[in-house]
Amino acid sequence: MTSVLQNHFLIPLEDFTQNPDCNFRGREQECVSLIKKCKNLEEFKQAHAQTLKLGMFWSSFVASNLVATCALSNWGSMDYACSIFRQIEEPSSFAFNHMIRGHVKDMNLEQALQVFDEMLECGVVPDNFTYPTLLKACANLPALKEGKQVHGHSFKLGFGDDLFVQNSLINMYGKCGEISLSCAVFDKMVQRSVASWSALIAAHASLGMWGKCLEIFRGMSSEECWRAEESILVNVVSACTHLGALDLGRCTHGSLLRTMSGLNVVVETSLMDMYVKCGSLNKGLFLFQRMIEKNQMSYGVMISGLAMHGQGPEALKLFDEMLEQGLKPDDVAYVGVLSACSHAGLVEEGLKYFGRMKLEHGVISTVQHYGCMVDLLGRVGKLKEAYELIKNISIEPNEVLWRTLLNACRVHQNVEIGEVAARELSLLDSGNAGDYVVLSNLYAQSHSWRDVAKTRKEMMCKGLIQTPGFSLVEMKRKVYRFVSQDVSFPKCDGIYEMIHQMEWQLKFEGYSPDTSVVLHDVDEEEKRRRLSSHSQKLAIAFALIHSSQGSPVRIVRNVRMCSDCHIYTKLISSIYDREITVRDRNQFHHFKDGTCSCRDCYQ
DNA sequence: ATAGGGTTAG
Repeated sequence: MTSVLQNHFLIPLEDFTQNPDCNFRGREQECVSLIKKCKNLEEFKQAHAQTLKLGMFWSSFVASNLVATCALSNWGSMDYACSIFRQIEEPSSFAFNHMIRGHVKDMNLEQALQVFDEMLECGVVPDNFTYPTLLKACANLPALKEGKQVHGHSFKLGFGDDLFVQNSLINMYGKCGEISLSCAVFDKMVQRSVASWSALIAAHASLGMWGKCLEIFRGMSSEECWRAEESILVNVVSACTHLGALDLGRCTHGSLLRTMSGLNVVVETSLMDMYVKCGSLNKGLFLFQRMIEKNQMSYGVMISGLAMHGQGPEALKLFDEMLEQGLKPDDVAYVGVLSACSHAGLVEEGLKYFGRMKLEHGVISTVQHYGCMVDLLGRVGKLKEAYELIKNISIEPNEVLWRTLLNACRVHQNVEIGEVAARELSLLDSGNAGDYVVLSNLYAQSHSWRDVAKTRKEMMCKGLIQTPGFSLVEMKRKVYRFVSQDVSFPKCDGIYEMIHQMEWQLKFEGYSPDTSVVLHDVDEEEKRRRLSSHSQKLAIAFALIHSSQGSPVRIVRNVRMCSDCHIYTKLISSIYDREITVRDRNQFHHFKDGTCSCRDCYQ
């Protein structure tokens, strides 16, 4: 028996073909709105059946919309969409575009590219909607070669000036690691949107080009279209964290508070991390305590933050609290816990946590965890135990582990194990000049001058140069970068005079430069000259000149400071009555009244 | 004739 509905709607197909005006478009529209109303796959199947019953399925407009809805809805299915798509005799670019989008949504990126190939084979001309999605597929693969081809293709078809295409290109090149091409596209744009800036900033952030991030953000702020967006500001906060730019970080915090009605966990955690890593532990703690929703990551950030600032026992207390809250610690939280133990010299606790890690929380030990353990044992002089640990490790030991052991051997003057570590390092052929420096210092301390000479010679023969160390200092919301021996910066006016004055005063405090840390084959005077232009000293001189009396000085470094800079900074903090905070690769040094919070375990 | 680009924490 035929239903009322069918009698009412069913129109013979020939009517449509013979008389396109018999309200055919209207019926197509009705079908499409029926399709778009579907809330789940069940309803969608009914709608699909309806179009078949009504004879409307053979309208490619209707079928394309079935494909579109099924491909893009979260309840949809690409298999289903595909089976409909295959029944369309001459699919339009609209249908192809949605097949591509559907595959990209499901992260079947290669299939997305295949559909594009098919589109070209069928002679369907891509339009301005095709390229953004296609470029997203290239970006997420990532596939630079294909991306470039798509770029060229879109250009040939006249979409070189399309805003959406260009924004997708910035993203694609960024994800493929070709940041200069991202910039090239961006620079050529006549008109830009927030998405253009967002893509460019995110691209630089993902590559760790933090200084550039801030530069671009500044450029954005002076544009008319500028709008503070949460995602952009979080990247800016992250840049501030890495650069140690506390003042700019504070400003960005202000922008967030002004723009957003409330801050979510992600934003709050990034802010917390910024304060902690820029040296303001208390502000970070304050934010943490007031957070309504804390998750695994917020705890992880705070635990490693406390560890970095030398507050081991507090870090462990927080870890216990995390467990009480029913949160599962992950590998990063454990790195924080273990480094807290090592900074505080809590050997027994460290071993206990290391054992619990896998047993209780199923966290697989990574090289970082082993690194903490080697450091923990090495710091208290348990060098043999540390060496055994590396030997019996289940994963391939990397250079960081051997380097940590070598350092510990230098501190505790164990030549025997130190030589083993150095040999392993040279086998790994990392080409790190610092390793030779540490080994030669170890020999120097035990007065094995022939070995010192041999080590230095080996280093020279390999043509190794020490990683250029730099120090960052923020002044009036700008970050200045100092490299050792560098005189080329514009703001260097007065720095050398200041250095001279500082050294004069240091002499009265009994300071004499420790030229043994300079391993270049130059005379004593040249060594002293080089020592006095270490980047940290330049940065301190700059900060003392450009900030008011008594205000704290904050410095961020890429590598550890040398022992001469450490003692120098201690004395400067007392002579000039300044608190000086230096962040290196793994910890903070709070210099105050001639002492340092690291208890001189800086190596 | 329908639609689209960027996007966040250690």
